[in-house]
Amino acid sequence: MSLIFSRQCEYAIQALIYLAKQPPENWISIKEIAKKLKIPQHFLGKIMQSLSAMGLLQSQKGLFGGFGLAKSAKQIFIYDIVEAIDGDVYRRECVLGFPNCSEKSPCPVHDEWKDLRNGIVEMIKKKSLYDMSEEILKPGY
Amino acid sequence: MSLIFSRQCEYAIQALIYLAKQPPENWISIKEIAKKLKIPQHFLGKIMQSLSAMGLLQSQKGLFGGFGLAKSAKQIFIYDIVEAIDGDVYRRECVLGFPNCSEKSPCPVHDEWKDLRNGIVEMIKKKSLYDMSEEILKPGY
DNA sequence: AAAAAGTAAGATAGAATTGTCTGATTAACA
DNA sequence: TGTTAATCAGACAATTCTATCTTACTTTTT
Repeated sequence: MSLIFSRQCEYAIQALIYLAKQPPENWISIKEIAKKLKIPQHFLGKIMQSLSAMGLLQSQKGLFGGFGLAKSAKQIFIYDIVEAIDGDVYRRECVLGFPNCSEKSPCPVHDEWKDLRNGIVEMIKKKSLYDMSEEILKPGY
Repeated sequence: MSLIFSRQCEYAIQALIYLAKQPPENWISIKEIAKKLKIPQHFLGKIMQSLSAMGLLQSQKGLFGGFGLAKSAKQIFIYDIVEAIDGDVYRRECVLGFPNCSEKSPCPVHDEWKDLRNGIVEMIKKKSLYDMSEEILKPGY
């Protein structure tokens, strides 16, 4: 069971943080990212394609090609990545899975969960790639 | 992707809430619960077996048999159910999936996530089946 | 003793997620 | 122009999660 983000989503976030730490003019290959972050290479390839399609990445084919951020790292937030990969997760249904849970007939943890979820959403909407790349001081990521 | 709890876990919580609302001396059959809550019957059967094995439920075979809570509804908390079904989810690894994330080399959202996770854990450790069965006023669950 | 209604348990199927492999295409460079 | 190294794209395999089916066993009632 994924904790909050899917495996794909975790990989996407990790890869974009990696890109955010590189000089922006460089094309970075999937191979390099996969090796450094220990992510299955071809799986990452698919994820990067999705991120390109969603407008978060640019790509360059051919020799010395690779990927780069399509926007400034300050303009890309965790939320954008999650949305691109996992879709619209946080507007979704009841935590307890009750099919008819709503404001009018709330489930037993409706309000508590709303607060917690809002906290999560707020965090991932505020945290940018730039913030995160700055916070990683130690190499190895 | 599961939002927070696995499908199994959602079903387990729902079923236990249902039991908590019944007179405690009654045996309730899987069939009844599955029908009322619209849960796949045999899948629920397996889940109930797990919950029995973990000591949250009692069962009675044979005609007019069924399941009942093994403890008072006030003594069973969401956390217990999640632990029984999904295992030790909340002591688990990094939200971003970084394999070497720790207090010493935290990931970029380590502290923020710790607070959010603690909020979730606190909530599910505090919320009992009794609380939840009380809060469901409307029938249909 | 037999029938009925239930749990217990295992085998199996389906679906989603994750991961692997291969070939086509593209671009830079010698 | 050919080689090399990269993305792109599709097929496929493995794993995990979810769901179904079937059989065995247990208990109560008749």
